[in-house]
Amino acid sequence: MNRDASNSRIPDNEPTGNRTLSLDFIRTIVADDVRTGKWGGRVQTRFPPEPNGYLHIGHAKSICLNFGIAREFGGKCNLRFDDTNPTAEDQEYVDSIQRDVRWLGWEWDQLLFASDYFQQMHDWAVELIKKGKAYVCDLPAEEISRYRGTLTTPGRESPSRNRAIDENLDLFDRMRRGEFPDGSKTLRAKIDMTHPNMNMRDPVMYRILHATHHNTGDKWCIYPMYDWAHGLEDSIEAVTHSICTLEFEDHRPLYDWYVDAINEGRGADSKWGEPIHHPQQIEFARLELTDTMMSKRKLLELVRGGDVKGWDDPRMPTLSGMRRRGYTPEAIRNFCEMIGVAKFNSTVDFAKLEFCVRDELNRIAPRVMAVLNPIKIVIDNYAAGQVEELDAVNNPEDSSAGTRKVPFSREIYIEQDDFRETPPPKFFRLSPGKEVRLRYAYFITCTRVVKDPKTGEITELHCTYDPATRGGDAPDGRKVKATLHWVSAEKAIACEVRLYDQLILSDKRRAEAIPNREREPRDESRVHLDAPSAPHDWRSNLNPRSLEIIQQAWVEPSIRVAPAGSTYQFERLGYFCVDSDSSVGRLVFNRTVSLKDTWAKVEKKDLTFHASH
RNA sequence: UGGGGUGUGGUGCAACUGGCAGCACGUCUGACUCUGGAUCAGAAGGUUCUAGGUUCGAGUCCUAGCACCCCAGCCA
Repeated sequence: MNRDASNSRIPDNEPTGNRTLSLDFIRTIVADDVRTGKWGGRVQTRFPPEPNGYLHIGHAKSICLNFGIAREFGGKCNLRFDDTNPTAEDQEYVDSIQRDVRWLGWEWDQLLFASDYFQQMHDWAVELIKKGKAYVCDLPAEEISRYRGTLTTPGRESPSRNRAIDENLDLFDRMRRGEFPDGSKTLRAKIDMTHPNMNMRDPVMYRILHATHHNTGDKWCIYPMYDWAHGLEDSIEAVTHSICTLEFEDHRPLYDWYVDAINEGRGADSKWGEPIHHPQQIEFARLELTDTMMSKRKLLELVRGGDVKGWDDPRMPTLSGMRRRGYTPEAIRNFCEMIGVAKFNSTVDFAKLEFCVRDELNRIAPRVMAVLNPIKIVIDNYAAGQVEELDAVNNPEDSSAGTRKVPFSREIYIEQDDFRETPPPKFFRLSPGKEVRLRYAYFITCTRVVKDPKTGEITELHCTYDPATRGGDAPDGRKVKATLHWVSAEKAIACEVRLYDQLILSDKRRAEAIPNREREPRDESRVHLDAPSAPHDWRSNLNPRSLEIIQQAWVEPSIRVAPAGSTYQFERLGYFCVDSDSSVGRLVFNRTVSLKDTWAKVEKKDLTFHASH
């Protein structure tokens, strides 16, 4: 376990090192506390996931916040599993969460489990009972709910509320020992059934759950509720800043109440002992992304329902999905820094995440040529059987990446999109009679189009090449408007390529996809994909075309043995990484993100222009 | 109708204790280019939720509204 002061393997100057000019509101609080010596200058944070699902990009924001703050202020950050509900949790998630936090680039100070504190929490609960601040309630769930009242009407006190302390002690002990069935009794805090804050209306502290826990096994059959447990966990760990999301804002009074209740009567000569540490809870707005659904419950539904292949399906917004998709930890960390931290409930444009991914991959990804939708070209004046090995630059952004050889031959493939028999305006790729450059190879001119006599479909193109342009430059100085990527038809290797689109489509995107569809009158710029809805409602927004598989694409032979996870730029197409489904003779690529495509934009604009005129 | 929050270009965030509203993404131009990528240069885009008030001066302070989000699990 890493006990260093350092909380990550991330170099100090990146990505948060230059955040000096304006701190977000949380870092401002932390900085003030450090400056005034509130906790003796100590900073202790924690990332507290419940192991009931895989981590997603929203968690990344919280992870980078908590670990980042610890690192920036010379503090420490723990990974603590908030594992208080055995019915939802699983060891698989405990493992995946650790993997994903590390992958993101962080290292925790301590690895902790809330379940390790169950005995301490139990003892404190007994203390509250003895102080008359907690009682065993006989009401069943529906009755508790009814007694709670509503948002606008006060609740009523439980008939069990004024039980004698000794009876409460006895009952709670028998709850613990397993004398009562699930749901038959609860331990509740005695606060105020008329409190305007619903959380303060005698909240449940413990429920009976005869369930096996992934960490404690069958040792316990009572489990603490979040509100009771969370502040105590923070207190035990001496957390200084307990950072959580906005929905816990009105739980804060309860968070404070519990710690204060334990501390009541504590002091130097008290039989209860010294006061316990009281951390400060601070809330920030969780991440929302356009066209992305980040509800753990719904993601679980997708996994269980077979809509995706698993938690690490490259379409999933999970960290494991993004990793498989080819997103890098640096890109995600950068993104998290870029979006900032505030209390406003906002939705970040997915394009921003893609920007960060491209930004990073552009720097590090080796370039390679691949043809996804091939059309064959026969170069009539190039000798059959001849093969030339041409020099290609591996990464124009990084001269140290060197060069490689790419084989050229009489028959090659180019992209279907790179040829138009009747080119539209501004199309300056290949068309009959036009000359273009084959990257790193030769200038070619299209001389003939061969079509299937029955279907009229283009089957191949015939071209001539100019031997003087070898390498890609004309000695006479003539220019071409376009440079096309290509692969040798005989030397290229076949591979599978998987193209992804958003799993869930907002109404806005749906409307774009179906132009004639009547637009919704409401503002569609912020569609809450995570909003509560009828069980099947959100599923109707599933994108049927979220995955497109190209069974036979072609890549240059230089990456025949590329290992799973390695990332390349397919020139002019995008960034692709080798999927774990790959086998020795069969490469499978995931498209991580496409390159920015100005032509596609122009073409689309022209199309919509003509369609509407 | 209770309580807790939040409102700044299309989007996400800034703006020290009042002093010319900035940055990034996106969009659009242009330059350059053996990736229609990258890079570079530039532009458009704001009634700082609204209305009053204080002030020489208000995104910032005061008052009153409006809108949106969260809360009635023995989930977290």
